[in-house]
Amino acid sequence: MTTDQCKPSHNCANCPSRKTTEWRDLDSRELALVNEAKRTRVFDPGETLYDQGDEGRGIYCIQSGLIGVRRLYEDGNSALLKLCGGGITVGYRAYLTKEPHKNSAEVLTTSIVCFIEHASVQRLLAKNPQIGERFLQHAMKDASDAEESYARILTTSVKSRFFHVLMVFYEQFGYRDDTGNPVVELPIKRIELAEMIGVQPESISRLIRSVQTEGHLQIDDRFVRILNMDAVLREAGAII
Amino acid sequence: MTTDQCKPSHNCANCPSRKTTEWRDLDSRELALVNEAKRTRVFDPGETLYDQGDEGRGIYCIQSGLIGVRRLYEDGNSALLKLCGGGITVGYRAYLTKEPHKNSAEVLTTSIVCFIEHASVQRLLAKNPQIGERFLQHAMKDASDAEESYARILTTSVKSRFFHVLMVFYEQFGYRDDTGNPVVELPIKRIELAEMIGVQPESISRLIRSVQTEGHLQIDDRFVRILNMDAVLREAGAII
DNA sequence: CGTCTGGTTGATCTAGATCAACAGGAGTGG
DNA sequence: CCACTCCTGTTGATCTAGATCAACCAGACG
Repeated sequence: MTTDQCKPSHNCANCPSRKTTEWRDLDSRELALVNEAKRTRVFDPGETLYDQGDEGRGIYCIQSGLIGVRRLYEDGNSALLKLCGGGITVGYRAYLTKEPHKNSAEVLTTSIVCFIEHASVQRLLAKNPQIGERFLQHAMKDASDAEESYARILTTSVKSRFFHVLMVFYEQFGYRDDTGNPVVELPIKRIELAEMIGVQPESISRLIRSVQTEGHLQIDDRFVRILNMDAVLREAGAII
Repeated sequence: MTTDQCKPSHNCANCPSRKTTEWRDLDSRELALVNEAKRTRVFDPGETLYDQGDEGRGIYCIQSGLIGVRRLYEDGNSALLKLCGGGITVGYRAYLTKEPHKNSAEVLTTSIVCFIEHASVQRLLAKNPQIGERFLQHAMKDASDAEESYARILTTSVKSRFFHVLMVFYEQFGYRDDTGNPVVELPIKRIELAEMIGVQPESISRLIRSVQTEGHLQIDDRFVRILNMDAVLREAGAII
């Protein structure tokens, strides 16, 4: 994490994450409106941006950090549906459908998040129809991602799902070490990994031990060194 | 199935399913455009409206029947992601994202489907911004449904998932028999049920046998009589 | 220093997969 | 008409992936 990710940018115009948000193609005058409307806050791990059942009071624009989107069940069970990092907006759906939040958004690592409340989003939507189009694209991506996860868990093994989330993390956080080997630092702890894959933490431990003996990768705490990318990709299981 | 669902309505204005589609709030002049642009066809079981990997050439508006949305994997595995009936449009996402279809849409029971190609949708979208809003709402509902399914499979047992799809079917196709008992006719065969729940067909057989001994419901071929709705709802597992 | 959380390991149990057999239609062709 | 195959569904026997329960260790933190 670089230092500029740790102190909040107080101006959207300079925000390093803006280019992937719904505001990416606003002109400077419109952007000034967002900038004025937003409230920026630093959130600590364990805090929630909103809770399941809350009303959608506006949208949350992640500047940096990591947010986990979680669904809770009556029986105390919970599923970690996805992770969202800088440049992603969350909570827009409850706001746009006028229904209560169906998920909670929990801060996993210290995060800087801007909140833009109801009325301001409304004004921006009315002013610039392109924003509506952006939300449409975002919703369709969410639908597509959720279907993908769903299809995977319906058809594939725990091991294959593990390799798949590994590849997703690699795309986002991966780099090459000094010997040219692909490396990822896992952004979440084992328990959360288990919740994403839909198994118990013990199974993650055993899985990690067993895949290491196969030699395709090497895991030390949160650092994963991928020794045989082809094998990992093959095991992650591609879609036709 | 009533007889009027079996012969295609050739005019959108009279289509019994229109009120839930994206065209629900068009005026008669705009509706005439849809009506002119659409091509209606009867599809037999086994046919597909589009296949995974195909380009999105337009959108499919189901007048009646049942369509299964399916995801295929390289290894021959497949998942039945959801079922869509009359009044639902499918295939709109590939068209709006300009990406190839990520799923296939397979006809499960003889269906009447209207196809509206690319250019016409484009013209309608440009003319009436409300249609864009409808697609946004549709996409958000898809995302929400897929997340719900995903969360369920991550956290709950096969039995609970079975009861849940039963309840979904009941909402859509359920009625009361002459003694006032709630009844559903399962719209799909066992194999497809298995694909929806993510198990092997044998497990569905055994599951059905075992839940009957508990006495909460009674299953004869495709007819399910729910004897204890509270128990079934409880087992289906509610969200907080 | 004790306490708490996160992670690992072992022993055991079980839900569901897998493999195999078979029964009832539905269709097809003689 | 029967003989044939194909397909769906059911059941039995067995196997296994992952859950569960329990113990333990290491580091963080009051």
